[in-house]
Amino acid sequence: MRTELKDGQLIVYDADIDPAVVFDCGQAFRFYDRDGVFKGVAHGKVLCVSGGDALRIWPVEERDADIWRTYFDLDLDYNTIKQEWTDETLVKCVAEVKGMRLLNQDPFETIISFLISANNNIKRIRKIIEKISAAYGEKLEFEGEEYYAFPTPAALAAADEETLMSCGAGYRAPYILNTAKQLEDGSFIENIKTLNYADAKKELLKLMGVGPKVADCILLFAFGHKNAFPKDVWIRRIIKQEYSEDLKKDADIDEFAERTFGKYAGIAQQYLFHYARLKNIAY
DNA sequence: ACCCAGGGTGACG
DNA sequence: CGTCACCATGGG
Repeated sequence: MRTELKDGQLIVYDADIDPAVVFDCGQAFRFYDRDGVFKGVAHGKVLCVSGGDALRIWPVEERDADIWRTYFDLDLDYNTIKQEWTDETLVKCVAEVKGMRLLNQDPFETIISFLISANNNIKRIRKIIEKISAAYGEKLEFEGEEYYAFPTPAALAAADEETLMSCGAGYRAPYILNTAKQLEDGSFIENIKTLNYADAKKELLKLMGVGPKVADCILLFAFGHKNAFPKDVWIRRIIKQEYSEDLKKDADIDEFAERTFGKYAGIAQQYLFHYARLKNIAY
């Protein structure tokens, strides 16, 4: 993918990446549409992203360019992956959902964010994460406006349950605290990076508030396991409607997903998920 | 007033 | 191994 860094702006030509899709598909929660430019905080920095013919990302310093290339998964050839998919339903979703791309996000932020996502909806997840960031994250200023970085593990580990409750975390507040404390020294996350999919999932399941679905989201969005296939209510609906009534058990769906979508089933999952939400598929 | 949302936990068979 | 009540919260 041809990229250029010019005047503090990282330009990705022929990117086929639509920020409106990328930031509204429930993988990242901290970017908002400001008159067509998506602004938010990632890796502790305020970032602006615009689509169109080319993807434009700013402000980008030269020494951070690789961080953002990785963040937007630019080293993976989505065109080839899409061309290899033959499943009729998936091809339909790909045609309708243009510009999808999976971000490679910070592990700690992703773990806490998807801990909050349990039995919750995307709009409210965003609100809760925003409040927690404002309460415990570093304040950043950009073009006269205030932004807040996602809290560091140490900052969240030192949080108190009442404040997290007042942020709207609800019954997840103790999970957030407990998990933040376990991740504080960084060794847990560093170890996960060395493990294969199955072992990494097994480890993540030890965290309080992390079950099979949340673990798969974390593995897919923060650890690059593109085969991870999170099974939420929307995915179960579209699978039931488009494929089979009998695919209910996680293991059965996983086997079906690998057989039907291949080793990038997680990317396929994101197309299916976004399509299902777009069409508001019901049971 | 009920139902739902990128579900998980703990108890009980 | 599977089932199930329960869990905070806000929007439809």
